[in-house]
Amino acid sequence: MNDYVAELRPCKGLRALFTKFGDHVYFIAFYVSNVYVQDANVSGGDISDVDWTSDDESETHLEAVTSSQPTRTETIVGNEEASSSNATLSKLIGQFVGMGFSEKLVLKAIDENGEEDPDSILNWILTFSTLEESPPQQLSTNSDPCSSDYNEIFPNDLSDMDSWSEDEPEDCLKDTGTYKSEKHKMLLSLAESGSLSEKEEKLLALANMGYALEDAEIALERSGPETSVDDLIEFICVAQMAREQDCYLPEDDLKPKHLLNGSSKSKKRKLFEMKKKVIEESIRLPNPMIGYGVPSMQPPERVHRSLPEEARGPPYFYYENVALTPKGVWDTISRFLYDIEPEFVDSKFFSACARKRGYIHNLPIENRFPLIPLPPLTIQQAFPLSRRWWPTWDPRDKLNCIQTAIASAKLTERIRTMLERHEGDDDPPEAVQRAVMEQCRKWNLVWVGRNKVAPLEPDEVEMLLGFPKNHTRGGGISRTDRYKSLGNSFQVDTVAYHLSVLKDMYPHGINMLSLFSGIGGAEVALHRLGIKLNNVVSIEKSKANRDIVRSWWEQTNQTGSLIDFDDVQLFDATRAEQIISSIGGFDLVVGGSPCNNLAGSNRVSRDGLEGKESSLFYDYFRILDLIKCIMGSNRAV
DNA sequence: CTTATAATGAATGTAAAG
DNA sequence: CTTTACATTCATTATAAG
Repeated sequence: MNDYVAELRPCKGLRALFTKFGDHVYFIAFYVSNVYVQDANVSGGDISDVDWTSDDESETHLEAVTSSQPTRTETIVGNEEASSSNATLSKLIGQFVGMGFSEKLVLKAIDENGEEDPDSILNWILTFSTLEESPPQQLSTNSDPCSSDYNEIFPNDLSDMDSWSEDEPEDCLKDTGTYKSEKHKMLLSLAESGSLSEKEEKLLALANMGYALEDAEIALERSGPETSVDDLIEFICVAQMAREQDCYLPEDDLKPKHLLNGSSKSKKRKLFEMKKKVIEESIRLPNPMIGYGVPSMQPPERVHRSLPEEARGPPYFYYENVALTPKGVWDTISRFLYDIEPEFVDSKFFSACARKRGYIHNLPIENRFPLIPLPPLTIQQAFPLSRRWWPTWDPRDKLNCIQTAIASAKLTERIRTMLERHEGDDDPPEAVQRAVMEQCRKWNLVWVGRNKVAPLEPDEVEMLLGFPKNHTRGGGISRTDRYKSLGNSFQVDTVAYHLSVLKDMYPHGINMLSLFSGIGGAEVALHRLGIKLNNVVSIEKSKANRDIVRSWWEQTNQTGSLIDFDDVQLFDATRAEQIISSIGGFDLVVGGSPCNNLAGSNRVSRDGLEGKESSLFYDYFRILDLIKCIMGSNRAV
C-alpha cells in the first residue's frame, strides 16, 4: 500500500498541496483568498468508488495542512486507510441508523447488497426509501461528477446550516447524498414538531418536490430569503442547466436578484440570458481554431494579451494537450496554470493533417515566424503520387488527426472489394461512396492504387508531423510502437511557430526542461528554429522514446548536454535544486501531459483530468511551480 | 516473450433544418 | 429558438501469430 505524500510549496502567495492515496488522487490548492478543494478518483471513473460514507475517523483520507508561514517543503504522511474488511456488521448498521434510517431498512439493504460496499447499500436505501416514503427521487448532484466542482464554487454556502467542522477539509469530501438525506430527515422531523422557520419550510418544500437540498440552499442563499418557491425552482433549474453546460460557474452572483422576481413573461428570456452567460464565461473553442494567429491566415482581432504577474517569465513555459476534452478540463488546467487563457490551434493550418490542440504558455505572441521550408498543406501536395488514384468523389484535401492506431488490412480489403463490384459504372452508388468516405475519414486512409486505400506509413506520419524522416526508425522499436509514439507527439511546425519568439530573446541558446518529452517534438522544433540547446533535461517514461531523442541528439551534433529522467513523479525539489544549481536555471519548461484519459478515441478509460495518466498534469504544474520557486528565490537572494 | 491485428462507442461540438 | 443530423477524436485490449 502506498503512503501518500503531500508536498507543500510556498510560492508568491500560492500554496499547493498534492496527495496521492492508492488509486485516488486528491489535490488541494490553497490560494491567497480562496480554498479550492478538488477530489478525484483515478481508476473507476465513478465517484461512488470512493468510500464517501466514512463518518468515522478511521477512514480519514486527508490530513489538513495549513501554513501561514512560507516554510520549506513539508512532507506529510497520512494514516493507512482502514480496510473495509475491518468494518463489522454492527458498525455498519449503526452507521446507517445514525443517518436516520430505520434499522429494518438498513438490514434489508445489507441483505440485498452484501456488507462489502457501503456505497451501494446507501444507494439502495436512498432509492428504496424514496419509493416507500413520500419524497420523490432526488434530482441532480448525487451522481453528478461535477458535484465536487460545484461545492468548490460555493464553499461557504452550507456552513451555516450544518455541523461540519470548518477546519477539517476531509469533510468536504463527504457524500452529498448522505448529507442530503440527513438534512432532509432533520427537516422532516422538525416539521412534525412544528418548529420550522419560513426559510426551512421552503427548503423542505423543495426537497419534497425532489430537488437536492444543497441546490435549494444555494438558491435561497443567492436569490434572497423573500424569493418564492416557484422562483427558487427556476433558479435551481438554471443552475442545473449551467452545470450540464459546464462544470464551471462564475464566482460572482449568478443572477441579479431583481430578475428572479420578474414576471413569468421574462422567465424565458431570463433562462436564455443565464445560459448565454454561462457559455460565455466557460472556455470555448475558437472557430476557426487559429489561436492568436497562424501564418497562412489574417491574424484575428485580438493580438495582444496581458499576463498576471505570477505567470510571467522567465522561466517561460509551454503546456499542450488535446483541445477536445471532456467538459471542464480546460477550465481546470487554465485555473492551475495561472488563469492563462488556452490558445487553441488546429495544426491543419501548418500541415496536411488536422490536430486540434490547446496550448497554455506565457510566451510573447508578437513577431512569430514559421519554420522554413513550409510543409505541404494539402493531401495532394503531401502525397503527389496518390493523385492518380484519387476518386473525384473523395473531396478531402486535409487528413484528420493522426492517432496511435491504424486501420486493419481487413478494412482496406473490404473497401476494395466493395468498389470492384461497381467497376463498370462511372462512379459507385452514393451509398457506397458514403460508406467508403466514412471509413476513409475515420482511419485517415489515402488512395494508393485502383480502388485501393491504405493507412499512412510511419515515415509519412513523421513528415506530416514535422519530424525528419526515419526519426522514429531503428533502435529496436516496433512498427506498432512507432505509430503509437508518433500519434502521441507534437506537430512540430505548430509548436515551433509558438516558440519562434524565443530566438531573438536567447541568441546564445537556452536551457530547457522537457516533461513528457515523447519523441522530442519540442527539441526538434527548437533545433529547426535555429535556437541553440545548451542544456536539455528530458523526462520521459518510455525507454524507446528516450532512445529516439538520444539518437536524434547525437545525429544532429548538439553541442549541449542532454540529461534524461524516467519518472516525473520522482522529480522532486532536491533533484530540481541540484540540476538548477548545476546548469544555472531553466529558460523554458515544455510539456504535453498524457491525454489518453481525455482523448475522444478512448472508449475504455476516458476518465477526464483525474484519470490514471492524465492526472500527471498536476505533476507538470507541480514541477513548473517548483522551478519558478527555486529560481525566484535564487534571484531574490 | 514480442508484435501485429481487429474489434470495441461515447462525448462533444457544429451546422443545418424545423 | 429548439431540435436534429452529422463529423471528429494524441486509445485500449483480447487474441492470434511469430
